[in-house]
Amino acid sequence: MNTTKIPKATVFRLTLYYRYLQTLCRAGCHTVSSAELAKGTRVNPAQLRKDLSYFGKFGVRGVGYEVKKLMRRIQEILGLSKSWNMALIGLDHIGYAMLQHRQFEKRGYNLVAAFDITGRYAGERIHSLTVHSIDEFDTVMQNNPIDLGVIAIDSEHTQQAADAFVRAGVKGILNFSSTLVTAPKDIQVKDADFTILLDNITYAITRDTNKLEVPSDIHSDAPLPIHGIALSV
Amino acid sequence: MNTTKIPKATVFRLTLYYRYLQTLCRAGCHTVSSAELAKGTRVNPAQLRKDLSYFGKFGVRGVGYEVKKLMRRIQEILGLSKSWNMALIGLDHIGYAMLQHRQFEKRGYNLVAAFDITGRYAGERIHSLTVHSIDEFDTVMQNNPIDLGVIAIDSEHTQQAADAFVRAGVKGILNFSSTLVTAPKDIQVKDADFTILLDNITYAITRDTNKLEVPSDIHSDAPLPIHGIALSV
DNA sequence: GACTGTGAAGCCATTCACAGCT
DNA sequence: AGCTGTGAATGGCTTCACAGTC
Repeated sequence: MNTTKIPKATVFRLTLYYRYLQTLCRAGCHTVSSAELAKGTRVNPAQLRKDLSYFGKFGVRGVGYEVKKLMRRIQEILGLSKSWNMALIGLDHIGYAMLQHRQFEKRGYNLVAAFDITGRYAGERIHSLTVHSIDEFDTVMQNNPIDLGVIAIDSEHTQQAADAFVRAGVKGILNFSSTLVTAPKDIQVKDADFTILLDNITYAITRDTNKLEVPSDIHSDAPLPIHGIALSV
Repeated sequence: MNTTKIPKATVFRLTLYYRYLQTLCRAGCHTVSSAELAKGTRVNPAQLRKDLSYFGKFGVRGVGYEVKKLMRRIQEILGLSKSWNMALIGLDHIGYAMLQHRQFEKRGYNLVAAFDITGRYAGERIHSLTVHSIDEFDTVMQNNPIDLGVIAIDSEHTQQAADAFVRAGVKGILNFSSTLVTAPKDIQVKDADFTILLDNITYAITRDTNKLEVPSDIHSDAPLPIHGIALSV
């Protein structure tokens, strides 16, 4: 229970639990059972209890979990109370959507710099953030402590963008492009190309041999970039 | 090897292989070894060979795989040559980005209807697609054969949107909202809330107990909706 | 009686290691 | 000699089932 390795899947679900707890909290619930919390997060109750057990004993037998207390603990575990600075490369479509959206800032993810590679928006202020030309990348990144990089550009330049982020010292990269990104092992990379999800959905529809899935993690070294059909995300 | 169950993860990787094969094809390669293809997709070579072996024997020992032939086979397996009709609910941020983006149409995913719940764009034509008011949902869905539904609205109404899609007969749902969606078991649902990926990245950064992950699948029944911090995607 | 915490069992997925083909 | 295809081994994750607690 102490320095046991935590399954990736457990960490993923912890966020789900936290969000459902927020909903319960708002609805005025004070305590919740594993059964209820599991139902709300589409998880097996035993799974949930095991997930929590990796980090300690938070519940009361015969009663359940105290909502607020459990929220606080998950917050600590996931480091949700921390705040992170993000930079964005690419203002086409998804990038522009992120720039406007900004709801993730309520979760502690602050967009503090945006770079346009087309030059279309360079210099403009969009939702109180000045858009920089990609030429200013090094200067801007040096003058701001950036934790996370978001890549939202066309596949051709995805790896360049990732390399630039790594050079600038980010610790994690969220990549919306359809090209897989290679980075040193100590940099966390998540690929979030939704067209893969579409492929998975339709595969499951056609063969009802229902068996689908999701992302993976990244290693290192440098092959040709993937890009089917050059998706400009 | 024949009617063995295919691991979800294998299906996910198949898309990756296919895309890298496209890249190789464009680069003029005729054959590729499992080692090379594996490197390009950040996968273990044995993994790749096993993945392919679920569906047959496509390679030549001592040589490797013929790029075009393998592409054709994966196309058949995943049903990539099929074409799918999608409808979109929600034109805020991500929804609007999808409407403009449209690159996924090259992959066989055609956006044939878009519904605005705010009424802001209703009646407008955006990139040669007429935006409908949500009131027209039933009529429009009846008059077009829609396979897939994309949800890109605020958390509060996510489940309603999903229910509407299910009633209209879609077979799969891609959900960008931060609220989990419940649907009958025979409807394929993929949740694609990227803020969860951010949480996973930052968790891995803080505890270097590096162990992260991804999505999950959906069961059924109806609890309270999750929505931390009401993310209007 | 209700519900948590958890060892043990079972299931799924990845990796190894090598036989088999060209 | 080189590379695929695959049984066997390993590792990881999920689920069961129940002892323990309130």
